[in-house]
This record gives sequence, C-alpha cells and structure tokens, in this order.
Amino acid sequence: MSQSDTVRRILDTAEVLFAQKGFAETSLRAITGKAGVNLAAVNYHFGSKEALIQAVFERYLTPFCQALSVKLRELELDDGPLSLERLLTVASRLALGSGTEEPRRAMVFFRLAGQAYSQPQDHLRAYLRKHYGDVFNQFTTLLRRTAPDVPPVELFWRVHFSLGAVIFTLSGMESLQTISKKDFNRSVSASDIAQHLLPFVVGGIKGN
Amino acid sequence: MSQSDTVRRILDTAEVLFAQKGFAETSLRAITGKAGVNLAAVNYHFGSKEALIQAVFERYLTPFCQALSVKLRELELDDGPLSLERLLTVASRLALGSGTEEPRRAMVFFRLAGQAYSQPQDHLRAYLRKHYGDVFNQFTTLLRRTAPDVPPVELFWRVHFSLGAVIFTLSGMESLQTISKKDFNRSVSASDIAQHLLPFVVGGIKGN
DNA sequence: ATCGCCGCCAAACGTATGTTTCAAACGTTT
DNA sequence: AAACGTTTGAAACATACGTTTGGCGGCGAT
Repeated sequence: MSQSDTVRRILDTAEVLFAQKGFAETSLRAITGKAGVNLAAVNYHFGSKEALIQAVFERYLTPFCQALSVKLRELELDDGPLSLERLLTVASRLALGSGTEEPRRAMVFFRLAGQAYSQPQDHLRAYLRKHYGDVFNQFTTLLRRTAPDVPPVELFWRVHFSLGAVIFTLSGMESLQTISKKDFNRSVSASDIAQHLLPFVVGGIKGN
Repeated sequence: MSQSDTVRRILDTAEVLFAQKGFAETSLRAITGKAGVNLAAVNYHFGSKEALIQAVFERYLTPFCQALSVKLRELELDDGPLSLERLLTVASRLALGSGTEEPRRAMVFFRLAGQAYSQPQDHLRAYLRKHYGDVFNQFTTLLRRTAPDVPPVELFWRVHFSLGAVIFTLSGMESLQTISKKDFNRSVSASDIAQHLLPFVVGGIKGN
C-alpha cells in the first residue's frame, strides 16, 4: 500500500463519516476502521484530528474555489448585463459538475459546511475565512452587480439566508428523503434540489 | 433548594450550553457545574442525557406550539384573504414575544433546532415529528392558502429552504455578529434578523 | 551489503465522559 | 417525634476517546 493510498483512503472515509455524523461524533477509530488503516495513521499523516478536518475541506474546496474564481473572472470581463439567474447557474453547474460522482460529493461537502457552521469549530471557520475569503468576496461583488436595487446590507443578509437554505437542506437530506417520498412519492437528487433552489434564491435575493 | 428549582436550573443551563456548543460537546459536568447542582442530578431527574435534551426542547416547544396553534386557528376562521406577510408576521411576533427575554430565548431555541438538524440526533427528530408534526401541518395548510399559485411540491421545498435560512442564520449568530460589525459597523438583534428575513422569505416563497 | 529513512502496526497511556452507587440530609406524613 | 419516601452529595465505575510509543518492515542511497 503506497503512502498516498493510505492518506486518500483516510480522507475519503473521513469525508463521508464527518458529513454523516458530524465531527465530534465521528471517532478516529471509526474512520480508520472503515478505511482499513491503522488507528495511528491519522496522527501520523495529519498530526491531529483537527488537521484532518481541515485537510478534508482543503481537498474539496481548493480545486473548486480555483475553478469558481476562473468562471467568475470570465463573468466579470463580460460587459453585457449579468442576470442573477446566470450567476447562480454558473456556480451551481460548477458544483454539480458534469460527471456522476460530483453531485454526490457536492452534497457531502455542503453537509460538511453545515457541520462547520453549526458546531463550534472555530479553527475551521478561521481557516475557511483565511483561505477562501477572497473568492467569496469576488462572488459577492459580482452578485451586487446583478441586484443593484438591493442595498449592500440587505444583500449581505440575503446571501447568508440563501447559504442557510442550501446548507440546511442538504444537511437534512436523508430525513428530507423520507418525508418527500412519503408525502409526494418521489425521491430527490442533488440536481433536483438545485432546480427547486434556484427560483427560491432568486426570489429571496430580489425580495418581496 | 426545592426539587423544581434543581430541575429548572439544569434546564436553564443546558438550554444555553447546548445552543452554544452543541449536544455532544456539552458535558453533563459542564451543565451541572455551571448550574450549581450535583452531577448525578441529571441522571436522577431526567434519566439520561438524551432525555435531558428532549426535556429542553419540550419546555420551550410545547407552550409555543400551543400558542401558535391557537393563533393559526384564528387565521383559519378568518374568511378574508390571508396574505403571506400576515401569516409570517403572526408566527414571528409570537416567537419574539412582547417581553425582553423572549427574543433571546427564541434565538437560543433556533440554534438548538439547528443543532438538532445538523447533528444525528435521530431520537430528537423522531420526537419532534411525533409531538409537533400536527402544528407544522396546520401551518403548512394555511400557507398553501396564501400562495395558491405555487404547486404543493414547490411549496414544500420552499418552506424547508426558509426554515434553513432562519435556523442556519441564528446558528451562526456569533460569527455573523463579528462579520456584521466589521463590515457594516452595527450589531444585530433577533428582531433585526426577523425584519431582514421577512422580505427574503416572502420573495423566496413566491419564487422568481 | 549496510545504513538511514519512511510508513505501518499493535499496544498502551492519560483523560474525559455518561452512568451508577450508597450513604447522608431533607421534608412530609403519621 | 418517628418513620418514610424523596432528593442531594461525593466518589467510584466502565467505557470511549485522541494521542503517543517503540518496534518492525521495506526501499532507495551510499
């Protein structure tokens, strides 16, 4: 077993388990057990559990934010009027990707983001803000252009509300699965959610 | 110290600490220590930590849902056209109350709700659904009347998105406090949030 | 071939948690 | 006032956790 294989298997397993159960409720023994590696491997390769959590985020977020930044730059240079729908569609398409595996990972990651916000992982919040704050600002700036009528303060709130809508929804996915199946007799996928989410967010950002 | 006093002090302290740090991260020793009662008191009065969590929810939710149900029944019997704004305002007013202490407790409770959703407290989800599902359905039925153009499936989603917006926002309050203060040089209160939230939810429910 | 490094493993360590125990204190009833 | 059930108190218990340790094995460089 090569080195990178152990590291990758730890990251893969931790990603799923953290999203499923949260950080505090996921023990290193559960991770290493399911990953088929030794318990000490986490502390050896990552140093601590905290560092592992950060590494999980970094592996997903760094390539995504780089790609997003490029897409946003394209939109910035595009002189024509930028619609809110377009901006959101670009971001959503990027998250959902073109393959079959990306939507699942996007869902997993958003659940992770939810855990990061609702649990007191201060180190994580600081880390995220430090490393990915720029892309967030880039997005916000662009968003302001699509909704010039909305005051910046209001826009700030509505962005947070929108984030909450998506993260909260994906965090409770499996219970939503149950409810939705029972009440409407149909299952849900990540692109389903995106489809329903878009008009809600657009309406919410624009306001009553 | 009478019996109810010990129970109440445990509940008061647990409510705050659970909301601040989450369920798993809040130890019984932290609760009993801050409450000034003996460690064994929790297991004596409530039976287990799980039961304590449920009791915290019950103490807040039962009177609130009863009051909400009454208010909703009034709206049901009102024959005139019911606006979405009106319905949401009624619910919001009830949660924020008339006193000075209620907004704080409402914030605390919504943070608790966030914890309940993002952490795998299956027993809690089942408990909430079992005891308060009726009031939720009552609200949903009334909501459908205020937005007859929106298909029920779509409405189902948008309710969840809205719930996510408020719960997520309040769950991250203290970090929002920091951001908001830094970026816009003003603090935020529960009624602030409600004020910003209303147009967002109204716009979101109605759609693009 | 040998040395040194790196990754892996089983085991143990120290700590914190939820829970249980049992005697003492309290309050109510008789 | 005595007896009883109820509540509190300090301590211990069992368990699970994150982390550390020291030895073992392979592999490339010297």
